[in-house]
Amino acid sequence: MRELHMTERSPAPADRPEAAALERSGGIALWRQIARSIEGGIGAGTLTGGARLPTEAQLSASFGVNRHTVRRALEELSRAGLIHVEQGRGSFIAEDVLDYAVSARTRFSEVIRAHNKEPGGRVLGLRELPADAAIAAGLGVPPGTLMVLLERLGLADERPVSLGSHHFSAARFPGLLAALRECPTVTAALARVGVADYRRQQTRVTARMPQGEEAKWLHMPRNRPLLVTESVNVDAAGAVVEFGITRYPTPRVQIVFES
Amino acid sequence: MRELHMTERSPAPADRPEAAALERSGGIALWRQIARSIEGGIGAGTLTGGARLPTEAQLSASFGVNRHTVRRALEELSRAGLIHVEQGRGSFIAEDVLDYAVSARTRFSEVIRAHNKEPGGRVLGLRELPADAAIAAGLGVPPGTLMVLLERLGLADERPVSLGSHHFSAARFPGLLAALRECPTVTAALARVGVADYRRQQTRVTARMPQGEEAKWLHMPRNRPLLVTESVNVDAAGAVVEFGITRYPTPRVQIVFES
DNA sequence: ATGCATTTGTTCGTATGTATG
DNA sequence: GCATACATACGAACAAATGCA
Repeated sequence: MRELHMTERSPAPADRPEAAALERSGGIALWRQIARSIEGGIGAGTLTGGARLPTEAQLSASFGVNRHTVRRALEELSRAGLIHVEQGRGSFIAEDVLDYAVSARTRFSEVIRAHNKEPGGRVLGLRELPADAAIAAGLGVPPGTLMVLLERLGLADERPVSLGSHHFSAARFPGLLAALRECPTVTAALARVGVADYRRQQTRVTARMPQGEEAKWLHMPRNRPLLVTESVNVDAAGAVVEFGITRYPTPRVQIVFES
Repeated sequence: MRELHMTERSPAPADRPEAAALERSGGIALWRQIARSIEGGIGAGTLTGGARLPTEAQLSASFGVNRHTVRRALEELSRAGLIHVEQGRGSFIAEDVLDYAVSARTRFSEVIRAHNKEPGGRVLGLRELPADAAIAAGLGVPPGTLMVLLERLGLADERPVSLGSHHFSAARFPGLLAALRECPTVTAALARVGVADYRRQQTRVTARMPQGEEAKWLHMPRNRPLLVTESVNVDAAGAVVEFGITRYPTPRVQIVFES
């Protein structure tokens, strides 16, 4: 439906070299270029959460376009959840853009607290099922092995920021299903079945378009990609504890690795 | 996959004696049988990486089922990563994915050689220009500072796997432009201007849809997302040497972090 | 630049078999 | 036996992306 709006071609007036270089005949709609430019500023950290954008008048002047064109770009960003617009006040960078810092000792709640937000979670599914080929390969068990699968929506200040599928070996951790049902966090449930500590061994990152209800759960448009991580967590002895697939909405969430 | 090849060139007559035998009352769903049949062909090596499957219409004709039924089978294979489907083009056997392992000492050519492939590169652009806000923030210099920008396509066995924009401070490295023009790799050029060693300090990962000619350079469809990394490289003393934005085609390339 | 053919993507509607209670 | 829900399968039409003349 967003595509319906984009059938607009500008008649290319006098050139305006000092503005943030828009291509007036590059085949890309001006409002898309503007949206991308602002989005880039948010991604690069130049514009941080809660910061106020220049007024529409200022933006239209600096880009050398009509205010309507800027408004269309802002509408797109607003729909994507990157900014919110308040009549009579201005436009503001959304607060829920967050850098998800990944390290060996990453815990969801700690990452969220590091951003001064309140971590939360919502269990979408908890059941036992046999491992398919991909999961079996990730965990290093034979295909068909009975697994415990926890599907969980990660929240920061009540806003969805991640959608994780956590796979554990049912045989290796008897009682885990019950523990997960009662404990608020994965870390707590694992502690109940004897895993005092674990660490992230490897993280694989890829991206794909959302499928099924992923976009709905993550409160994002279907035309933006998900960041997908596959991670292997091991205990102190190096034995595999969990294989997790987590999906993050872009560009609201970015993943940051320190080396 | 004898069946697929035969039906590929046959113009689908009224009766279809050559079609793969599907059991219509054997308790196994038709789409599962079709998926298994194609999967078998991939496993047997009859269909190799990058090869194009028959169109959905051809497949549905040769299997004697509705196009929806074939689509369901293809969807299953696509989800399993065995094939990828491109609107307007067709369905293709998936090529083996390249794990791009990122660490503090990541060098493009070393990553590619670790996969027993021949690294290569093609310079798409090399010029000086003032830093915009995003680049300035990444490098920690004032906006407008003169930068050297190198745009480079990374190749593995002549296949494009990355598209990098490398930003260096022109003032800090006099002669870098000439060095980059002559040296095949970034590492070699930096050595020529006195940077004996450098390491990756931080990597930020996000994803977005390709724009402009990115999809063309990376030889990927426009409806699949790019993985985008922003990395900061520093020298032994911790001073920033390079700010790089690199785009990778999904799902051909995945990024792997070891911790 | 434009239109056309090809191919996949999406959404209707319809019908049937199977498992459940 | 009957109602219900669900997965499966078929048919038609149109939308959107691609490639080519």
